[in-house]
Amino acid sequence: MKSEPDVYSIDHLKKAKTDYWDGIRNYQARNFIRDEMDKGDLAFFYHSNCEEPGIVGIMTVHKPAYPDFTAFDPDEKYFDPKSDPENPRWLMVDVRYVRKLKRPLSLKELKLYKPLETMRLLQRGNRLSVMPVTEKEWNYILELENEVPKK
DNA sequence: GCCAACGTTGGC
DNA sequence: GCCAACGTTGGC
Repeated sequence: MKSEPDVYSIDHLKKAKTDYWDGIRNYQARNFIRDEMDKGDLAFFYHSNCEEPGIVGIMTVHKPAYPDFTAFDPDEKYFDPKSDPENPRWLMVDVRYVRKLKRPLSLKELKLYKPLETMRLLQRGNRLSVMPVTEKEWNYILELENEVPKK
């Protein structure tokens, strides 16, 4: 799950412990959280659109998909008048902080590993803010944490 | 700040 | 339903 650290970083979540993940305004991303996420599932926290984009931490789904109430509030950045409270268009999940990675795994580094080249995150033109990670990819990434950064 | 790659909008 | 114009994302 991607977030711009200037807006909401892993440290924000660490402090909050549990928080709602709002602002998903893309149907494909919404469908992922609606159809693929259950309570207890693990997710990577990814810093996007920043100096060093990459995976920085781990969190868990604390509450499965429910209506993104920020879509109903005209004062909110992600207000969407087309999302009817009676039939909400956008959803959010609650996430809980688990831990930071022992070292951040930059996008640049992730691209160097063959077993990760099929990762959705690394596909060209990918702009989704939420996307699935396979078990293989997940485990591989967790091992990278303990290794000396590949240059 | 640039721009490629998308997604969305709206006229037809 | 097509598609041009426009807006957004996000790496660089």
